[in-house]
Amino acid sequence: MVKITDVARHAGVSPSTVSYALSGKRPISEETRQRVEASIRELGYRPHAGARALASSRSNVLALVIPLRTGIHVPVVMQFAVSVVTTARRHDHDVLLLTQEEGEEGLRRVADTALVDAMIVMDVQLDDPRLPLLRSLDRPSVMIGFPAEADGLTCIDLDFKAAGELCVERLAGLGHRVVALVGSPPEVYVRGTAFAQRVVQGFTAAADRNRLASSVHPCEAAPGAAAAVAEQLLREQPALTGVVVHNEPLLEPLIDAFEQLGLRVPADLSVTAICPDELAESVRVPITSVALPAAELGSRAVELLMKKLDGKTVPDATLLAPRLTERASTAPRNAP
Amino acid sequence: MVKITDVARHAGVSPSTVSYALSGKRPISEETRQRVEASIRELGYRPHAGARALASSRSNVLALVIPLRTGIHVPVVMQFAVSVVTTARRHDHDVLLLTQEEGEEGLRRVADTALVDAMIVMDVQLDDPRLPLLRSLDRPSVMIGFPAEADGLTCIDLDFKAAGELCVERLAGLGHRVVALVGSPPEVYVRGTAFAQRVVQGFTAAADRNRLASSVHPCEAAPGAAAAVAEQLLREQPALTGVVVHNEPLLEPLIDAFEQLGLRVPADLSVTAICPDELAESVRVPITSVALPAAELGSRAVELLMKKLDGKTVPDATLLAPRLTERASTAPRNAP
DNA sequence: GGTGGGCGTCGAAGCGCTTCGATGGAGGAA
DNA sequence: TTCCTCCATCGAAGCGCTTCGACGCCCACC
Repeated sequence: MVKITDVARHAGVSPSTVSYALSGKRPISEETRQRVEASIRELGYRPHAGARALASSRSNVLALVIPLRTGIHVPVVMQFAVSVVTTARRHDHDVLLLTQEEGEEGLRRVADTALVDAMIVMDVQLDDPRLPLLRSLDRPSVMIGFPAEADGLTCIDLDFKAAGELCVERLAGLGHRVVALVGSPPEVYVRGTAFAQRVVQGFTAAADRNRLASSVHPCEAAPGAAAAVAEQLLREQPALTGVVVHNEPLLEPLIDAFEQLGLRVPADLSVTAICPDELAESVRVPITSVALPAAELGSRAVELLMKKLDGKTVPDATLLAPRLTERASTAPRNAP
Repeated sequence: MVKITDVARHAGVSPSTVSYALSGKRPISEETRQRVEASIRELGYRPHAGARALASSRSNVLALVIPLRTGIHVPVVMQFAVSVVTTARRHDHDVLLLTQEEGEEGLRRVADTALVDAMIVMDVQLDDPRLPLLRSLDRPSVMIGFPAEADGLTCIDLDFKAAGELCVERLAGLGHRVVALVGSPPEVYVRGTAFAQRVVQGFTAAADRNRLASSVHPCEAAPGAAAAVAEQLLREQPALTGVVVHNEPLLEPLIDAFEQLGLRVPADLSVTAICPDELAESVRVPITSVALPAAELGSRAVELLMKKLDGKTVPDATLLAPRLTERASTAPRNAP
């Protein structure tokens, strides 16, 4: 193994000079740096990660905790993870993969052993048990999602309230006057992933603002429930022409159910959804939708961590603006 | 930060004794170990990963390179990754995530900086450019998949030949006499992921052994191709009653196409496939299939690496036996 | 011409751990 | 009793790097 002393000897300087040439933490003359760099290339020198971590108390590794719970869309998690790795590399960091399964103990372990400098935690719940831990650790972290009480923590997520609003605004813009939200299963609102509630808030706010008649329906995620929901919606709001769906598994069956009831999408009924793009595109009638911007979320999370590691302060909360992709499921009211 | 000298002082022993009590590399009296362990708990001691890595030249971290190419089924990759992490943790190791994108440079970097002790490489191609690199690095690795020339490397994968055979044997056992294989796109066979060819070999061998009439059809993965393929199959083999599909995107459309042509599955035509379980289950007629055992592959790969790190020798090639899951798409020939 | 101040470089200490050789004491064999 | 062995423990060296204080040199300024 070639070490820093070898490089130093080869370049005719001291080891500390090599170190400074590499890190730039002290001025080194242009000429010397050239010589050092040449020696490094020639000898194929690579600093030993462990030695570096020990001496500098920086490992240049981030931890990423990925969720395993069912109901989480796997491709989105993957997209996020890849984006985190890619962005971390741009900042000369690597990524250690932890599973939710290992839980708090895993986080504590990698933090306390100084294996990682900072961590990213996905799938945060309102009353997430990891909150006190993250607060107590001496390393910075970023959470994907918002807990109920985020004091002293840094969070980032899609702005689900704005997403709900955006869906409604789009429908309103197309002339629809009576709209409904088909939401997530009731237990989701209870159990506490905040985003579901935020969608409802946004939906309601935008509907009121536009003076639309509106209703909200939490729904089981079982495809079998679709027919009943569709029927109920039409019974309660016979003039319904716009629907927002925030319930992935129900999306496709719901479209089918509406058509069974004689409503054509989008001619008679416009549908928007908050769901991954792939799902929106794979439905028979491609759905106008707002997607979770997983890649952007990942890279923004890393950027936040890097700033924190640099000792800069960052906003406690970051909300990403939703973007709506127009597809075939929306049309002006009373279109042919 | 509490360090080993703190523990030593607290327990009234020397630092080396603490180290030995922890690693078990030298005998320590029961009484002393108890005392050391108590001190560790009381002080909340955690050995510094960097220091440990530096002194022992073992980082206890594995690298996992995940593929990004399209056409790779994301949930399977995820399953694999989770299994690797879980198994690595059981062996007191962590997992560093690398993307294919970083390529050879990434592997070389983490190996040369001693950031990882060993690595797992997924999605290996016949002429994978990483082969010479893996051979030249001083750290052990395991590859998922078989390249053309695997000398000196350790590989593991599903036994695709046996998988092809198993599908045919099942059909033969049900009395089918005329079978066809709908394979992957032609370029896959050319470009060189060995497994596609292995399936063909297994299919053909088993068909011959059972004296079945058989044919092989590489197919585009576009759903639109299904109708043409189905028609062609029936034209060329009018007595066809058994089909093996090794082409994920084509599976569902193909079933539809056969039914369009008046063949009921499984009454008139039995279908088996090599594909992820979720896909097999999501088709209208659930498909009897052989799945890629991602979780087992992951944990076996880690076990192999651990053995290599212990200096033990392991087999160059490990083939996992396929398992066929019976579903609704197969029936005895001439069943009602 | 003397002096103060950078700039560029060096030397040494030390990060926290593992490991090797040494050591002391207990126990068994002669 | 004496000597040898073996077990449990200790002390010190060193893993490869970063970092801090020190130092010499050159230039500018008076």
